[in-house]
Amino acid sequence: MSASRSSQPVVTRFAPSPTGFLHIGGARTALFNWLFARHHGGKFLLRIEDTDKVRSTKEAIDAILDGMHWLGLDWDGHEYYQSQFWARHAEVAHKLLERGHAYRCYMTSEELAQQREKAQAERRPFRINSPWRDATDPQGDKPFVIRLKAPRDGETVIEDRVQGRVTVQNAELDDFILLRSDGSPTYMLAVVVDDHDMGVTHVIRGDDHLNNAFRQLAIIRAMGWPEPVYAHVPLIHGPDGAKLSKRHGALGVDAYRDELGMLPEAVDNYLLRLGWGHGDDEIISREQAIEWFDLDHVGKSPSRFDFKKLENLNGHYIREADDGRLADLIAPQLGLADEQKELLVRAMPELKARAHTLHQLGEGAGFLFASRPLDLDEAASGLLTEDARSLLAAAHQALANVDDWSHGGTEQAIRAVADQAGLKLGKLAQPLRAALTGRTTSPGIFDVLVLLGKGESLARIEDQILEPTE
RNA sequence: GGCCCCAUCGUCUAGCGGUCUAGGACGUCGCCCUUUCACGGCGAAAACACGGGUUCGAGUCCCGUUGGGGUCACCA
Repeated sequence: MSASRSSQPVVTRFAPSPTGFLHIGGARTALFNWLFARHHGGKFLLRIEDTDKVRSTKEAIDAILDGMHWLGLDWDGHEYYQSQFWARHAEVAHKLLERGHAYRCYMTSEELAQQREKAQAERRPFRINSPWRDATDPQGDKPFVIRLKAPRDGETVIEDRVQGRVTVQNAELDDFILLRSDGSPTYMLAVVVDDHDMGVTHVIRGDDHLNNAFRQLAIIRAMGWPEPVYAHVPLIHGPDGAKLSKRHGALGVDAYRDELGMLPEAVDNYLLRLGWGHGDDEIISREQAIEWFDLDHVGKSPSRFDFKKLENLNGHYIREADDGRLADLIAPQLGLADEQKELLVRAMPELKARAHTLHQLGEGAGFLFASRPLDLDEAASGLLTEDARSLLAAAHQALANVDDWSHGGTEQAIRAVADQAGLKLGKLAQPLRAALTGRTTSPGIFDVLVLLGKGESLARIEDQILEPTE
C-alpha cells in the first residue's frame, strides 16, 4: 500500500505544452490549480512540457507565461522545463527495467501494424502483445523501446476528487512505451517522474487525462512512489456542445485581452464559475475565490462557453474599474497624447457605464477627441432637419450666454430653449447630441457639454447650423 | 467500435431523500427611471432527458434506454 500524500502540504502544478498559446481551457485548469494551492496555503508550480522539441517554440512559451501573468496566476519558484529532466526520466525507465517492471521490446513497427490489423480484422480491441514481455535474453544492439510491464489481472481504482470512484480493468491497459528507441521519454513517463520529483500532491487537470491516470498510476506503483490525489475537471465546450475549437472560444487568452477587450478579472471570474459554483454567488473577488474554492463543488459534466455571460461580467468589472486604469488601457486604441488622457479620465464615469468591452469603451470615447467638423453617422445627420438646425441656432445663442458652464447651468439654458419652442427636451437634446457627438447615442447631453467645454461645444454646434454645402 | 465519464430553464449553475408548486445569474420579453444609449429597479416566459425500481416519500439512491463527451500513438 503506498503512502497517501493528501495529508501533506498541498503542491499543485500547471503543465502546459507550449505548442500554441495558452488557451481558455488551459487557463481554467491553471486557475483551479492556483486557487486550490492558495486556499490551502500550498505551492503552485509551473512546468512547461517542452519534450516535443519540434513543436515547442520560444514564442509559445512566452505566450503562456504572458497569459499567466495577465490572469494574475503567479507560480512559486522558477518555471520548470520538462526537457531538462530527460536523463532523470531515462534513469527511472532503467530502474523499472532492473526491477522487472519494464522490458525491452524489439518489435518493429511492421510487426505492430500487423497485430493491429489482425485485431481489426477480428473485430476485437487492439492491445499490444509483445513477445518480449517475458523474454530474458538481450538482443544485442537491435533497436528497442522500453515498455512498462503493466499488470494484466485485477482492476485499478482511482478515487478522483471530481469524478468520484473510477474503475478500470487492468486488462484494458497495455504495455505502453516508457522510453522511445531514440532514448527519449514519452509523456506518460515524464509527467509521472516530474510530478514525483516536484513533490506534486494534487493533480488537477482536464478530464481528457482521466484514462492516462490509470497508466500513470501503474508507473507510480511500480516505483513504489506516493500516489497523488487526482481531480479531473470536465472540459469546456463551444456554444454548440462540440469540443471547444478555434471557431468558438479556444482562442489564446491574449485574444480575450487584445481582440475581445476583456479585463483579466472578468475572465477569471467567468472561468471560475464555469464548472464550479458557490451557492448563488456570481460576482466573486479573488479573495473570496481563494477562501471558497474547493474540489467538491466542481461539476462533473462539461460546460459550454457563453460569450454573452463573459461580456456581461466584463461590463460589470469595467464599471468597477479605476478610471485612470481604464484610460490607460484604451488610450493606445484612440491614439491619444498624454495631455489628452486627463479628459478621458474625467469622462470615464459616464463612458464606462455604457461599455461591455474595452473596444466599446474606446468607441464611446471617440467623440471627445474627434476633430471638427465632425463626421456624422447616418442616423445623426438624419436628425438634423431644417427645423432641427434652427433649434440648434437658438440653443447656440442660449448656450453662448451661459457663464456657469456646468451640468446645471447648461441644463437650465437648454430647457429654457425647449420650453420656449414648446417642445419636450428630447426634441432638442437629440439634434444637439448629433451636432456634439456625431452620433445618436452618447452620455447624457449635459455631461457631454461639460466634458467638451464651452468653446468646443459652441463650435461644434455652429458647424451644424450652417447649411451643408452641396 | 472497446473502455471511461456525464445528464436541472437556451446557457452557467443552486439543490447533497421530505424545507422544490425547483432558487440565482446570463440571454430573451414586458414595465419603470429617462434627453439618446447604457446603468439601475420591478416583473414574465423558461428545466429536473425517458423508463423501471428502492422508499411512507426521489431532482436527490440503484438499474436500463436515449443523448452527449473523453480516450484508445515511439503526441502531449
